[in-house]
Amino acid sequence: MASLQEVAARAKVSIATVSRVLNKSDKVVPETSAIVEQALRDLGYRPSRVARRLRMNNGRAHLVGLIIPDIQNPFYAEIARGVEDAAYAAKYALLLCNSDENPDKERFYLDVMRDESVDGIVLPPFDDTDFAVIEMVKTGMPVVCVDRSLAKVKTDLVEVDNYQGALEAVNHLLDKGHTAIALIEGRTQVSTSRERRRGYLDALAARGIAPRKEFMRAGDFKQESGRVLATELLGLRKPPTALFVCNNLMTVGALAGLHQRGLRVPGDVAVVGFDDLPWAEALDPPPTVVRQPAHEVGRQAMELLLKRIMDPGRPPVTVRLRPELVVRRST
Amino acid sequence: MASLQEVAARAKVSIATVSRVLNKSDKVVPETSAIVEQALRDLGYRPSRVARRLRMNNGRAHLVGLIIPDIQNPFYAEIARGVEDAAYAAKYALLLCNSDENPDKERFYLDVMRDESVDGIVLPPFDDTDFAVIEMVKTGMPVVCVDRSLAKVKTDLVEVDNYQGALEAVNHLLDKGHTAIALIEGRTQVSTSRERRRGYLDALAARGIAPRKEFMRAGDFKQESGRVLATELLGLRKPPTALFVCNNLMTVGALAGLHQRGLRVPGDVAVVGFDDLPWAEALDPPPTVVRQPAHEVGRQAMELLLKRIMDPGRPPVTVRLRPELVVRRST
DNA sequence: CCTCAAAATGTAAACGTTCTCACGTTTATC
DNA sequence: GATAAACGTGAGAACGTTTACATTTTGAGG
Repeated sequence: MASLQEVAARAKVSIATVSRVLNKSDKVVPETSAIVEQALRDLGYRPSRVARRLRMNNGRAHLVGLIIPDIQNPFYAEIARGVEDAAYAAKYALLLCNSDENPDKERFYLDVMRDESVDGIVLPPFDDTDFAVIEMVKTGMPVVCVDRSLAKVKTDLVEVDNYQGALEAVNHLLDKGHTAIALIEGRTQVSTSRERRRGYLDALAARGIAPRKEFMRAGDFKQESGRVLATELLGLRKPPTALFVCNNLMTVGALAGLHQRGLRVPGDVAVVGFDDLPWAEALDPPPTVVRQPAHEVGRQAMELLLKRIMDPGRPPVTVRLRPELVVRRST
Repeated sequence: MASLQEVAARAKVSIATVSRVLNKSDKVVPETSAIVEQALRDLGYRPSRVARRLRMNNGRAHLVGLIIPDIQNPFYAEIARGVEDAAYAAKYALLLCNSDENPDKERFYLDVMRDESVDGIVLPPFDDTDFAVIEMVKTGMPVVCVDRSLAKVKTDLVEVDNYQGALEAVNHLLDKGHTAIALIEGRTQVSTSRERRRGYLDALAARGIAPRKEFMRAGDFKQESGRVLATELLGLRKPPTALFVCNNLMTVGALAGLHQRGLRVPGDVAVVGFDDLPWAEALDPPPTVVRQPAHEVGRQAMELLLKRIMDPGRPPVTVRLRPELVVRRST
C-alpha cells in the first residue's frame, strides 16, 4: 500500500532516489541508501507491478500467459506444471486460462493477455490456422507454441515427435501379430493428429497392410468420443483386434467402452494409447501408451519464451522431444 | 496498441469524451458518439487493463487470483475449473498459481497478487494459522477460502461437510462387517484432516469400537505417502481389514501399495477413499469414495468473491456442501 | 580560497486511464 | 429578453512507477 512517495517522504529524499535504491541501477551513496532501506522496511513497501508495467511497456512485466485447452486433462496439467516451474524459477507469474478448444474463449483470453500487456504467451494453437494466434504473433508479442504448430507463421515451438511415437505404437501392435488395427484420432485440423495418423499409415504400409477406411475414426479428444468410437468399431461385422487411440482421455473412454461391451483387454482387443496417465498403473488394465515428456515440453517452452522476451529478434527455434513407448498390460 | 489519445485525435474530440463513450457512463450526444465509435473501430482500440487498474485501485481490475496446492491433483483441478467457469462468465481473468503446499511459494504468489492489485483471491489456506493469508485478509483484500478454513479470522468460506463424509464412509465399512478399520489421514494442521478424523472416531465410537493408535497414520496428501502408509499398516502383526484413506492421491497410492503386496481389494482389504477420481471407473478396482462436489465448490467460491468485491462490507458467509458416498467395488 | 568536474540527488515528464471541475452552449423560466 | 438551469464537452489531475535531464553537493587541483 505504501508508495514510493511515502517512502521518499519518510526517508527525506526524492522518489527518484528511492527508485534508484530499489533497482540498484544507479549510484547512490551508502549512507542515503541505508536510510532509504530502513524507510522501505518500516513501511513494508512493495512496488506496484501495475504502475511499473504501465511505465515500461516493453518486457519487464514478469508476467506471462498460458492458454491450454483443459487443465483437467493430465497432459495439459503436466505441461502447465512444467511452464509454471520454469516461470517460478525465473520469478515470473502465470496467467493461466482454459480455452476448452473453443476459439471464442481463446480469443477472449488472448485479448486479456494483450490488454494486460503480458511479456509473452505459451499455448497450443487451436489448429493449424488459428487466426487469433497468428494475429497476436504478427503484433510482435512473443509467442511459444507447444504440442501443436502453426501452418503459416514461424514461431518458437516445442513439440513431440508424434510421427515417431505413432510408428512405434503401431509397430508394437504389429509385432504382437495384430493386422486389423483401428485408429481413433483427434480433430484432423490439428497438426499432432495428422502426424500420428501418418505414423499409423506408414507403419501399416511398411508391412504391406492396406489401411481400411472404416477402421479410421476421428473424435474430439474427449473421453466420451473415445467411448463412442471404440464401441462403434467393435460393432463392425469384421471388428479390429487392436486399437490405437490418439490421446489420453479418448483412451480411457475406449477402455470404458470396451468394458461395457464385456470385452477383455488385451484378450479380445489390444489397446495402445497416446499420452501417459498419472495413474496408469492403477488402471484396469494398465495401458500401454506412448508417453510424452509433457513436463519437459512445458519447461522448455517457458525457457524459450524467456529467451525471446530478452531478445525479440532471435530466429524462431523448434525443439522436438522424443516420446517413449511404455509397454504395460493392455497389449 | 492504440491509446485513448490517438482515438481522440482521430475523432477530433478530447480523451475525456472517448472515455465517456467507452464507459457509456455519462451522457454524450449520439452524433459525437457515432464519430468516436467509428474512430474506435478504425484504430482497433483496446483499453489497457494496466492503466485502468492503476487509476482505479478499488475493485475493477477484473482479475482475481487462485492459489491451489497442485493443479495436477484432480480435486484441485476441478475446483480450479469451477472458479474459472464462474470467472469467465463474469468476464474475469484468473491468475492461477500452485503453492505445492509450500508456504514460501504461497507467500511469493500472495505478494504477486497484492502487487498486481487483483480484485480478490480464492485459496485453500496452507493450514489453520496460515499467517500470510491472515495478513492479506487484514489488509482488506477480498479473500474466499475453499476446502480448508482459517482458525482465527472469519472469511467467506466454501467447504464440504468433511465430518459427515467421513462418518458415512466409515459407517459403510462397519455395515460391511469390518471392525479393524485403519485411517490414513493428511497433515493434521489442516482443518479438513481433523474433521475427517473426527468422523472416523465418532463412527467407531457409535458402535463401541475403541480406536487403535497404530491404525491411525498421517501422511502428506501425496501418492507416495499413501503407498508407504498402506504398506506399513498391512505389515502389522494384526493388520486392519479395511482402510479409510483421506484423499484421492493417497487412495491411489494405497491401492498401488496393496497390489504390490499381492493383496486383493476388497477380498483381503476393503478401501474407501475421500475425493472422487475422474477415471475412477477405469481403476482396478473402481474405488468406493466420498465424492466432493469440487466444481461446485469452486463455482460458489468465485461467486462469493464477486459479491464481496461488489460489497466489501458484507458479513462473511460459510457455504457447506454435502459430500456423497459413491459405492463401487473396493468394498 | 576558488574553480570545475564528477558524483549524488532532485525535478518533472511519461505511460493510459478515469473523473472532477470548469467552461461554453443551448434550453427553460419569469 | 435577461437569468438560470441543464447539458455537452474539454482541461487537467491523479494513480505509482522509471528515467532523462537539471541541479546541488562534494572534493581535488590550482
